[in-house]
Amino acid sequence: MAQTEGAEKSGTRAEMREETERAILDAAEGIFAEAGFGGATMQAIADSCGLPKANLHYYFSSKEKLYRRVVERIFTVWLEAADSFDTDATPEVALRRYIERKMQLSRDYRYGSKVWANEVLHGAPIIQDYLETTLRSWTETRVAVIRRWIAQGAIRPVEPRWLLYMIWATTQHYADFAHQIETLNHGPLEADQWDDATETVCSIILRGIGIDPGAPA
Amino acid sequence: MAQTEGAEKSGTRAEMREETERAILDAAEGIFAEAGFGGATMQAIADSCGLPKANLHYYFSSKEKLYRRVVERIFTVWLEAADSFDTDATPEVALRRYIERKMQLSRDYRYGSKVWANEVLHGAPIIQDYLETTLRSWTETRVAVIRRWIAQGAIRPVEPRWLLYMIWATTQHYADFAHQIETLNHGPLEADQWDDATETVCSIILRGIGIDPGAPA
DNA sequence: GTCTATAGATTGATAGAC
DNA sequence: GTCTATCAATCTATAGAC
Repeated sequence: MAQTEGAEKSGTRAEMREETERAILDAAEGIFAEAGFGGATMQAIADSCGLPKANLHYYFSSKEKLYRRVVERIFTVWLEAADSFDTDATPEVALRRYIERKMQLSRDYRYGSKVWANEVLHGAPIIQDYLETTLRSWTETRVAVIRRWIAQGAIRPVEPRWLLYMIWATTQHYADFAHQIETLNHGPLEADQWDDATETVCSIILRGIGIDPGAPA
Repeated sequence: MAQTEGAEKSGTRAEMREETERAILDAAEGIFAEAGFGGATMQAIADSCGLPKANLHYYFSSKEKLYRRVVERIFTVWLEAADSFDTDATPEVALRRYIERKMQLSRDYRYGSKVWANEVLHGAPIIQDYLETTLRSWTETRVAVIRRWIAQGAIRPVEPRWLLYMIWATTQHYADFAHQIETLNHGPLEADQWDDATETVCSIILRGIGIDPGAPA
């Protein structure tokens, strides 16, 4: 019974450690998103999760290692969403599902998206290896699928990369530029605005590549 | 003849001052873009333009004032580009010209776009007033024009804001996420890739809102 | 494992010679 | 106007009591 109990529900030592780590990672994600790596301070992260600054260094040896863990967690979430791009489905189903999932991600994980944007904006000093391995191979498989659709005459001939960039850019814009959007909107987007925006993005892109989209799923 | 001459061409005192200020602003734009406000240091900016750190404080009293000047300069460039959205032209001409200009901006002023993205990402602490005044009124006039097009049956009915966000997101992505794009591309985009990307963005968006686009201008 | 106190390094900003 | 030297504040990281 040497361990301090804190406010969290008690559990095994491993569970408590995991809980504390997650609390720190959540706080760090928010601070890194709003201030960038350079602008964020360990003190601000500590305050955000109600822990002394020294505890952060106990769980994550350095600011850079903590940041790396934050970015890795975000990449994992992104990868799971990326799987919603079903390479066996029709173009309409595959793209619609992927876009809808990406829009949902922008809505639910705004800070994660912002941290990722920040990282790429600054030349990806931490995640360059992910870009060159995981992201590149994911992209190449999808490029191949889109080329097949084009060869089959299912969609108009467009360079697949420009299409993917368009989907990434448009969906992530709703997270990364949320502040600008909310300023122009005089407040956060309502649920029906999110739905309408999602449907508009889907329909413009699908029509744009020659598909006449049916009703949303 | 008390003034030091330096490497620049000599001129009036005012011209020299302007020249030095611009050199500092150029350097600052690059450093702020790559590191963010918090990550950038006056030393790094000074090194980048080959001046002692103290000189930066002589021309711009503080880091924040220098940053503000950088952001203001970028906003001016953005505004000039925004004028290419001709409210008297047909939807096809107006949108195509606007998209082409925005893509050109992403290519020519990558760092400016990155600084802007950084600023909005972090909640626009410096430029909030621009968002609420200039950007908001520009947007409202364009929203009105797009609604008129819809009423005339010239384009499909879509919420004008989502369409504008799509154009902003997609075009700016080529600057803000240039590092990711270049990693996937195994190098910078070639001239013909820029042209193809621009044409693809135009054609998808125009077809997406119900316009059958002709040949590019 | 948790917390206080502090070391060690860096940074924005300024003083003052030239 | 330019530059060197330096101050005062801040930050990452750690030492050491509990």
